[in-house]
Amino acid sequence: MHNYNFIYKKLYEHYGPQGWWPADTAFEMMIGSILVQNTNWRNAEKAVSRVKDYLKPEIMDYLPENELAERIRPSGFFNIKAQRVKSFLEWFRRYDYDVRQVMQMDSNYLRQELLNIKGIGSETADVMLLYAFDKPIFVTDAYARRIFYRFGYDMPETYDGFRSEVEKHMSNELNVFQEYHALLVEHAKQICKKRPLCEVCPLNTVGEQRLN
DNA sequence: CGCCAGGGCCATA
DNA sequence: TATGGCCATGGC
Repeated sequence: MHNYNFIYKKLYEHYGPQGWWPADTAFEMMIGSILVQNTNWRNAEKAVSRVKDYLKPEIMDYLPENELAERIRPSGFFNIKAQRVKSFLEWFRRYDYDVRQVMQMDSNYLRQELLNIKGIGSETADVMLLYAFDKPIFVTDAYARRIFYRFGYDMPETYDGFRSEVEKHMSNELNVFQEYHALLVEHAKQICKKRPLCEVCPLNTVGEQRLN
């Protein structure tokens, strides 16, 4: 009763490779992950494009918070997000803004480091780990929960419990986890519009047991 | 016009 | 631990 691999394959066959995260550098990816919080990607992307001249940590660190906020306005919550970007930079500075240095850290330790930054919660931390620091982990966001729940999975209550449960049954491949999260997000957009059951849903053959 | 999107913090009970 | 309010833009 844990064919997470099977669901992955069905989604992949149907939607194809998603190519997440769309960013030129790891730093850009991490900025994007903060700007996209509770916001659609179009708005976040627009905000990222408005700080294109500042997409190096040592440069953005010198940009005053109020100017940063003004630039990222399209992403919404711009004052709070400017603040969050600043606290992230403050942390990143302690590692010389060096992605490769940070990547050497143990996955769990690094995750805790990120969670200690004000404005970075479990989901933002996980996508950073997955797409910027190349850590093969499963992102257990609301979408993943919703989709698995629909298929009757008996899921652990806690965020970490669910995460390790899925990871236990998956091969530890970075690319697979990167695609899986993207595919679940893509699929979530589709199924919500097609209640109660979508006839072209690639997961229909899995056997949906619960709704909601 | 209202709704919500690739969240997270904080106050309250 | 678990809700509820708050932050705010742009597309539909």
